[in-house]
Amino acid sequence: MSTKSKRSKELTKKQTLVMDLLKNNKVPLSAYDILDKLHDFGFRAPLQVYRALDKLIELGLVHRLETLNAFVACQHKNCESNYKKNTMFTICEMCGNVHEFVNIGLIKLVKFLENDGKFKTSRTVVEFKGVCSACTE
Amino acid sequence: MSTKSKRSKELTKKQTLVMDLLKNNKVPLSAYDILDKLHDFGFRAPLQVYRALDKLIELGLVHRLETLNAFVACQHKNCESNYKKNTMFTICEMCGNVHEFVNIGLIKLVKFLENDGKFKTSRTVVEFKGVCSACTE
DNA sequence: ATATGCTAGGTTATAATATAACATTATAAA
DNA sequence: TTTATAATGTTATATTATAACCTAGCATAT
Repeated sequence: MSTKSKRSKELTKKQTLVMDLLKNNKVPLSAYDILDKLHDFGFRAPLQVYRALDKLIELGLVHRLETLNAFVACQHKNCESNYKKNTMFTICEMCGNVHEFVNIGLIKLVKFLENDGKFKTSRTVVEFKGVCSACTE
Repeated sequence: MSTKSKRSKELTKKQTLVMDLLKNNKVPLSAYDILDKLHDFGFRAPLQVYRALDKLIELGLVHRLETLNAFVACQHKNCESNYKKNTMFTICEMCGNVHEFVNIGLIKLVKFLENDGKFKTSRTVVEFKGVCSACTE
């Protein structure tokens, strides 16, 4: 594999900056949080952030949390495989922590709906809002 | 029951206007869609819409679709009972139609997480994006 | 080499969604 | 009637996201 074709599969500088920032944050960041934090690294406009995020999401490296309008690094390996689009999240409303997991029941439900001719799912959004065990104690 | 105490359980004029509009629309409406359509009925600012929506959502009569930033009338009776906060939606990305349903697996998963001490869920958000049967044919 | 197409990046402006803050009015209950 | 609560009105502003247009870098077919 040539240097050039290899490079095409690597993240760009901007994408890497966003990815690293998200990996180092336990709690989700909004696009504008990211813009602020990376201002000194060349991010000057929202679009620069959104473009990097779009790519990272497409690659399954980052997930968007719809109830927060915010973004987190993927927390497990599965997201690069089949279940990339069927992960679930618990979101603690006290500490902000997010936990990502996969549940076979969700996959089965998606398959059932499709086999039954009811609905062909391309993406699932599953977010549980509440309080995590650490904050309950 | 007096007229007054009865009234306290009824919707106000503004709430009724929003509720009726949503009931007459198969597809979800954004807050600003609602503002436009109800302008001639006294809605002049976004807050007037959001306040009516907040109340209707609290009553379980309307649901917010997080992936669309839009709102739909509840499609079944269950939402006034226990499962009010555990409904699921399929959202057709071709025709915009939304179908609301309840799935026992979701309820069980929420209970499992809570009994296991992992997470105490107060609200679930479950949205399946894809293509409905009518649009597949 | 150069022409072509594709992906990424830069910049400005603006669209779309949602809430803050504060004043006023209506209603329910004591 | 007074008091508390819920609803309403209004202006301004915060937050989130995309449009439109332009430039640069790189891959590869000719």
